[in-house]
Amino acid sequence: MAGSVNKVILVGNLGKDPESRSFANGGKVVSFSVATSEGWKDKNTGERKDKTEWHNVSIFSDGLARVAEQYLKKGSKVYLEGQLETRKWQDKDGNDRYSTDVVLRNFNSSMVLLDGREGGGGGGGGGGYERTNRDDAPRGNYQNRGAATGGRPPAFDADLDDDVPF
Amino acid sequence: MAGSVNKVILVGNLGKDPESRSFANGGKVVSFSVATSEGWKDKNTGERKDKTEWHNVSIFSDGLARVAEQYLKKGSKVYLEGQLETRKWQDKDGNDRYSTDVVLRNFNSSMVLLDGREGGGGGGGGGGYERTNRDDAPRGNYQNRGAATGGRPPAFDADLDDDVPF
Amino acid sequence: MAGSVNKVILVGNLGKDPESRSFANGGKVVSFSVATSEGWKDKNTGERKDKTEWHNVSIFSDGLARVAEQYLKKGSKVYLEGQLETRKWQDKDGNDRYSTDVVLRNFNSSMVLLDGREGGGGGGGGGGYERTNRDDAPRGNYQNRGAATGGRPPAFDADLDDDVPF
Amino acid sequence: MAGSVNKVILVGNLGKDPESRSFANGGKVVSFSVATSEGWKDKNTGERKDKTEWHNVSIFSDGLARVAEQYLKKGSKVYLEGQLETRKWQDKDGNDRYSTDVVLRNFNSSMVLLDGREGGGGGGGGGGYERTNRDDAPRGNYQNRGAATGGRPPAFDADLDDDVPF
DNA sequence: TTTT
DNA sequence: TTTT
Repeated sequence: MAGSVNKVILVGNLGKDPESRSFANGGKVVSFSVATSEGWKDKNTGERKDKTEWHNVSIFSDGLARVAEQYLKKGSKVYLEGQLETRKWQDKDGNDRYSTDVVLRNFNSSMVLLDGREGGGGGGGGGGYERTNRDDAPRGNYQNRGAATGGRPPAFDADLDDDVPF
Repeated sequence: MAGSVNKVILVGNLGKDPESRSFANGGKVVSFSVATSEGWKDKNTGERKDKTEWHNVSIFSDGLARVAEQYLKKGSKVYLEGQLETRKWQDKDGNDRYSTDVVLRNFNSSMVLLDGREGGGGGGGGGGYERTNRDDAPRGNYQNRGAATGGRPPAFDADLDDDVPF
Repeated sequence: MAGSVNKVILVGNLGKDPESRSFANGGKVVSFSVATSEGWKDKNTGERKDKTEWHNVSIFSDGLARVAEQYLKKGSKVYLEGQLETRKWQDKDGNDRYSTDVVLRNFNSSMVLLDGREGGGGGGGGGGYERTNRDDAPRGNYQNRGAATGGRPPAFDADLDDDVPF
Repeated sequence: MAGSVNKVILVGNLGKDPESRSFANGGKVVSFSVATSEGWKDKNTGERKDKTEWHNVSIFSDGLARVAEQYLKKGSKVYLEGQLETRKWQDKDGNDRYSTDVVLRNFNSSMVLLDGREGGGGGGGGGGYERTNRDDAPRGNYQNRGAATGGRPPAFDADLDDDVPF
């Protein structure tokens, strides 16, 4: 279908160290689980509740896979951008089964490590991160040259409109 | 876990009309499947391939549920913003089974109809759309008043930097 | 225009402490700048480059404003979800000027603090975070009990939990 | 700054046909304005209001630029994913001025045409769309064959498909 | 299985 | 099961 979008954005923590599997053709997949959680107040009882969601993440991009192996471990906090993919498989009884993963491939996927330097723990240098294809990204210099001085935008004006909070 | 994000963004088409289920307590869920698809060229053979992904969508927000019932039908193209939720259940043999849905709840979910007026087909008025909580959104008038005239930003300057496409 | 989306997602660090301005009608805006940065390799010279982008953030949601005042400060790392808004104003010479902000309003905006406990530094308690309207978000218990019928997941069960729409 | 995200997602309509500018070094930029709009009810007066936001979009990716030139025109509805970039420049009086654009570069940018066939109007073929780097995206065949062992999904199978990394 |  |  021309004209579709399939995007997942997660910020969460790894439940375990990543696992890597290599394939005969030289490729690899790195996979791990990421927890996200949300809290809310029961609107009837006022009781505080929360619920944790676990996401299966699979990385097929070589670059991102390397970063994941090197920098991610149990407890790491990470920003992930990938897509939803549901695999169909058969269990031992021959029944159709489905498993849904958040998949990072070469295109339009990113991973950003969110652990502080100290949070990173182990030996490595701090803050590893990568974005696919970063290396060939042509970039512009948006900073024009010339004379200087001049106005900053005025602060929000409180008295112009009645239906706004200011 | 304080500090997590669980977000899914889809643009795709409904495979069938939405189905509604009401509950004893007055609530309701509207559910349907959405197809997204992507094409690519096999890097070895050059052959064109494509793959369609089906997403189970469940709407628990009353406002969005109403809009879905009224405006969405088989074939509709829609933008959806929700979150991933995986339900655990047991099959007839007592085995754990999992099903992952894209869920729209009251918070931080949106739905935007993308069918053209004519694409809408059926009886209803065209272009319904809704965003949760729209009604109480305080808005500012960002348009300040005063004198006029003056410069627009210059076009991108082609000669400033060598590693850019301009 | 029915049918549009205007969404910005940032993960970055505050350049300074947030500033608050209150308004006659009781509302307030909290504003600050957030830096994002990216690095790349010049495709011609192989030289490493990087560029920092500064974003003006303005929070009009009372709940998020309170959290920002309480937990964010210079250097804080934060996830932000808001929308683009461009204000037009006139400078001292009466020329039209434009300023573009990332704005968080009541709807479809979020803020998630990404500082580790230690990264939080100063006096405050750790990890405050908030998502608009969290308090009244009806939630479902996706964990069904007992046996089910078939190869497909059971429908949402209406009677398991009192605070949910099913 | 290792560890940042700068992402804009828009769904809106072009206000005019795209404009292209070529550069001495062979590159090009395609630019146009996109309108998004939202409506809300004034919480005090109950009056319906709406506000249109205009976004300056600049495409530096060759592939996406070609698609924009070929398929986008005044009125086209489009999904865009890019990043915020603010240029600084000087006006005729030498004052610093800033202009913020939604920029699509090679990495992590997408564009999806959302016009129906009929909505497309003019002469062109229907529904062109593109995603950067699509051509070299290795893809897996998630459809496993034959029986599996247990209650868990089988691991990715390395030998099913020749063009995939597993 | 994570995190607060 | 949709769409191109």
